[in-house]
Parts: sequence; C-alpha cells; structure tokens
Amino acid sequence: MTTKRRSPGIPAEFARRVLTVVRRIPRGRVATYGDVAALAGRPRASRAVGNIMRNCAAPDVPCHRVIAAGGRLGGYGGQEITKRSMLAQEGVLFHGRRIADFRTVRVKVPSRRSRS
DNA sequence: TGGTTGACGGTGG
DNA sequence: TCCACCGCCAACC
Repeated sequence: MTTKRRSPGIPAEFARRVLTVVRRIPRGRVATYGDVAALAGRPRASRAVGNIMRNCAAPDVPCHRVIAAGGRLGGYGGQEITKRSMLAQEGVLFHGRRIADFRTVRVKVPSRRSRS
C-alpha cells in the first residue's frame, strides 16, 4: 500500500482532500496546483500538491488535469507530451507548451477577494 | 528531531 | 517570452 504517512492524524488529510479535489475536476477542464491547493484548504501548498500528485497511485485521480500556473503543462511522470495528449483527448486545446484557452478550461476557484 | 526534496507560484531582470 | 531567485507546504530520510 502507499499508505506510509509519517504523520498519522495530521495534514495527511490534506493529501486526501487534494485527491478529492482533483477527482472532482470535470473532463475537458484543468486546474493548477495552486487551485487544487486552495480548494484543499491551503492556497500556498502548491508544492505539497505536487508531492501528493507524485504519489498519485489512485486511478480515480486524473492527475493529468492538474497543471502549473500560466497554462503550462508543468511536470508529469515522464513526458509532458503524454499529459498534453490526454488533455487534448478531453478537448483541451494547446498552443505550443501552453493551453490555448487556459482561462476557459481552468476550473473556477472562488476568490476570497471577490466578495460582493 | 532536523534537514532535504519536489509534478509549484509569483516577481524581477 | 524565458530564466533565475525566493517563499510556502507536506512527505521522506
């Protein structure tokens, strides 16, 4: 099992939240590590999200829908071309190494500044 | 217990 | 537009 958490009962739950958030990303959409982190409750834990994604041992988690900021592919298990292809199959258009309509396919994240 | 790593984010040059 | 530096957070050794 990949359940080798060092801190039982602590932020280990954060990892679970991250996986849940990623799992909620609809097909044809993408989210940045920062977005996932924010949705998980830690808008500054983008790096931690990357580490969790690295573990990404759950087939239910479309880790390929998680990209870096600016619409860049970011990293992946090996070739970014793979990640790009998977997204392309979902309808995500690319413009070179970046997503063409990044702002369109990006999941909506409630900004704490956007308060009526 | 403490330090290093890493699929990042943002700013500056 | 691209590269480099610094900052933040969780997991691993």
